[in-house]
Amino acid sequence: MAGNKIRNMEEFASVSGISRPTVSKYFNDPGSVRDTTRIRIEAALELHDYRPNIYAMNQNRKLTKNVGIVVPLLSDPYFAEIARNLEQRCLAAGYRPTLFSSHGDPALEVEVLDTLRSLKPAGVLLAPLGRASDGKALEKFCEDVPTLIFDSSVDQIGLAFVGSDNFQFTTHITDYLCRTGEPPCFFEMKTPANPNAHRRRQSYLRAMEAFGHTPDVISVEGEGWGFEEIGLLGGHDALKRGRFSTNTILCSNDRLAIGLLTACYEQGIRVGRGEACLIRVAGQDGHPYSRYTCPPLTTISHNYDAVSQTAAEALFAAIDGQVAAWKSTRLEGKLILRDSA
Amino acid sequence: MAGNKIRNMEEFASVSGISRPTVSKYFNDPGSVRDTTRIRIEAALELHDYRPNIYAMNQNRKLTKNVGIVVPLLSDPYFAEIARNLEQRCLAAGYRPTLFSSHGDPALEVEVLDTLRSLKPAGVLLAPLGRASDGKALEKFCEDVPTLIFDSSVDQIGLAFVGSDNFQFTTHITDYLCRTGEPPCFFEMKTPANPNAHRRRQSYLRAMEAFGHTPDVISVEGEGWGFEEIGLLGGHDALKRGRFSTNTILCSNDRLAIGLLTACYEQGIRVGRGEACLIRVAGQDGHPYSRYTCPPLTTISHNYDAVSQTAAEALFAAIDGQVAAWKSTRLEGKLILRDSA
DNA sequence: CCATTTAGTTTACGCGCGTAAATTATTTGT
DNA sequence: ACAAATAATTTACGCGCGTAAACTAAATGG
Repeated sequence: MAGNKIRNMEEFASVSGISRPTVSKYFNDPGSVRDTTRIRIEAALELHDYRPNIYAMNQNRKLTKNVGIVVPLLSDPYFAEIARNLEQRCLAAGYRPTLFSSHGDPALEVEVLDTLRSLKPAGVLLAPLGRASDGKALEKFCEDVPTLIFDSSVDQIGLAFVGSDNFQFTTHITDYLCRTGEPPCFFEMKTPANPNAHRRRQSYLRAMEAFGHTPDVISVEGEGWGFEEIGLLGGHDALKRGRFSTNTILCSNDRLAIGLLTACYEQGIRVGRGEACLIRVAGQDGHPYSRYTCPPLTTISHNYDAVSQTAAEALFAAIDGQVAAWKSTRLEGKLILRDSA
Repeated sequence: MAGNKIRNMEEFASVSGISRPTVSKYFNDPGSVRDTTRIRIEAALELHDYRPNIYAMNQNRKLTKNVGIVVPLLSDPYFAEIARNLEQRCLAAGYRPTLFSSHGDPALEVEVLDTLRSLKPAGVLLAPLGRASDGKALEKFCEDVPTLIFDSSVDQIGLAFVGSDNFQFTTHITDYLCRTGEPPCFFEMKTPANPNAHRRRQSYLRAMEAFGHTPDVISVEGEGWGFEEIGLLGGHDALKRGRFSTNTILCSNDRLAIGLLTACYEQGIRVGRGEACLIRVAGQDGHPYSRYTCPPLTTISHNYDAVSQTAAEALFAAIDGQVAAWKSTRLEGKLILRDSA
């Protein structure tokens, strides 16, 4: 820990009694040296707390240990949570994760990828903005850097795709809502940023048809990533106009539902399953805050752990040279029953 | 953009018709070269899209352009928002920001600082975990790296402190609550992670005394950073036991209030200013989600922009060599009146 | 125990850039 | 237009480490 200050690997090698090339090998992969020497190095490490200069390290290495994690919007707790999950898996696997957010801006997304490229990362875990993304830029990036796409799929880009099964999500929760009350209307943004939203609308339509009900899609105005605000304004508008044809509303995502619940509250409309309740509201995503809405939100939740694990492991396998054909993995969600529906 | 691939600065210098040392100067500070040469370099940059190898760059530079941004918990939208704000100010000032989260874990905070040290950043914007932080480690880090502390202050560490004026926060909103109805009880965690919470309790006590009312502090159990859950469980418990001595509850922070509102809802207690409402609830922080609670939460909001700007500018000034004595800047909050109180 | 495998050492070079010193070219002021 | 000031060029070295080659030491196995 304490001890004299070590300036470089040369000096550290000499105080540890091991040659520099061997020490270098150790830092690249502690398992690549004999146990006895590894112990000697680690003993010296205890005494002198030396850390290799990462800039000098990465300059010559063909592949760094860096892994980029890119999400569309870090201030969305859903992405924050999945980013945290991925980050810890990278650390556990011996990589150095770096977090980036596109902040909902396609130009920023391209800038992030440019920055990332200059970091020469071993791999990247990328959740694209979606519809607004610069497709060409994404594609080119994926050609240069081993990239795993998650959350929202864009063509057959990168090593593979891992996300949730939006068809299962919407079908499952639509089924639940139909079995327990009036069939749901579908509440969504008119021009959603995310391709998952389109899948959800489609599977709502299909599911309603399959169950023998008439679908009703309410598409509200609003651009960008301020979903709660869009749900609030669109909710107010739709409620005033009596746009909902049944007493049950399935929202395209939880953030929209959070805004809609606020609109309902502000109009004095009681939401929930009880006798006194006028309408039921359900969301989709299993947003970290969905437990704390009023009433708590019935939703269908991503399997955060499984998505992160599948994504991280697929990337690590690719980095380790295990070639595999492009593959799309879509994991099922779990219904979370609360008071709102 | 397109064109032959440039391998290094040498090659780029030759295609741009400028010597390498001058090109190097340009990349360190585009303003340090004559206008005519800057234009020639930038013209070549358009044609060949070359970017200097950041590893080679940072290896020899005494000071990198990196700036670390560390927050206690990135999945808290309050920190996510302020981190985003700081990040953009760093970019605008020509720095390369990197985001880190301690994820509420003191050991991780130390690890983050260790990682950061090896990045040789020009400066760091650090929001410590607070009470749980390893004070010695923080102090040592601040000695080695120019660090500006924000949000939550720990001794007189680093270059300076920038945060919100918790005394003004609580005094102001307590005053508002007293003037508009019954004086508030104070709802808080028993062992808050953050020193700001202590200041808020103290100023609640002082304010109540000054206004001639009897204070009532309800401290609920709960460890860690899951404030909504703590507010929910503690709220349920306190409501059942009739722990609140008045009909007005001031929460130590918005996340706690979000949980308390859910508890109220689940017990069928109507919250707000209206006739039919039994209690009033107010928060503190101006949390991004406070607009969407039911009812929307009356709170006193951080001046996000001013805090970020003051913090960033103080750091940049210090990096530029402008020495200044340690200083604590605490900015006032703005009351946001909504329906909850 | 010796032959074979495996791991460590020595030596040496290069990566891409920062940077300093001495020199030459260009701009500026009057 | 000419001297002074400023900027660019040339040359050269070093940063800290990756990595390859040739060699030597240590572990392994029958």
